[in-house]
Amino acid sequence: MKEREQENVETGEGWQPLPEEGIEHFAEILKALANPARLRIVNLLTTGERTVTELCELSGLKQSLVSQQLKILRLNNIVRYRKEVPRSYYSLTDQNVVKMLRCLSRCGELR
Amino acid sequence: MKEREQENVETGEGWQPLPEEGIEHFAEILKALANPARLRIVNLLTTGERTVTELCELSGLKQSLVSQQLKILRLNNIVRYRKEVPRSYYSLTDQNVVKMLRCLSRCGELR
DNA sequence: TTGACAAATGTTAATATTTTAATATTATTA
DNA sequence: TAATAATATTAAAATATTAACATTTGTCAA
Repeated sequence: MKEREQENVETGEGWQPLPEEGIEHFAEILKALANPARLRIVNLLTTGERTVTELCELSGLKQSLVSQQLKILRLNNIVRYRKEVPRSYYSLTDQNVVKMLRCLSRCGELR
Repeated sequence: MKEREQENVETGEGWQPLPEEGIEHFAEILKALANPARLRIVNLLTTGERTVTELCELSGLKQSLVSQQLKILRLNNIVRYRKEVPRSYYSLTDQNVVKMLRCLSRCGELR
């Protein structure tokens, strides 16, 4: 690994608490992820772009529910999509979400 | 930084989606964090142990609300506490939560 | 024009969360 | 014993979320 240009998530270095003005916003993002249906969808998208139909099949969730939840994820800028008629292809907006899930999956494993 | 014993959050390497059996559990943890009051509290605890009174003062939240939210955080193993009469000292259970917040704070900043 | 596919939207009842206010607990001290 | 300090609990009203269902939109092909 080459020299870091920025602080590393892995080390504890350089941590500063979230700014107070950001708290409400960050809580919103967490809320968008904090639902089993939406987390399933996001989890599926960590491996790449998917259509709504694929997300339905892979998650076992009803189509209307998937669309509904994708809308919430879109409004929170967690996913984006491109329309290629007749399908919509959804993907993650940025990879920091994947990193978050990685930390999440480790949460409590040391206990 | 010495050789990694484990996958690094910072790189995209070695990612595997969360296991389906874990989704509900992980969503619960996210839900515990996905509230402005609780996120404020957790954010304060990232810099070290605090008493309930300190958390009230620093966050500006009512005492009963802080106690209530600490209970939820405790039930989700996000915080723990030690009682040293007459105070309760709360701290984070594990540092992966800090890493999560770090990723969260970067979320969307590249957009 | 009709049907079919892919996706999005609107509505709703059930359920859950949030926050406040009041009160309880527990140990210490006057 | 009474008062106080620190924290916890309970109850309740207001609000928000969830997931299901039905419907709709848009596009293409027969």
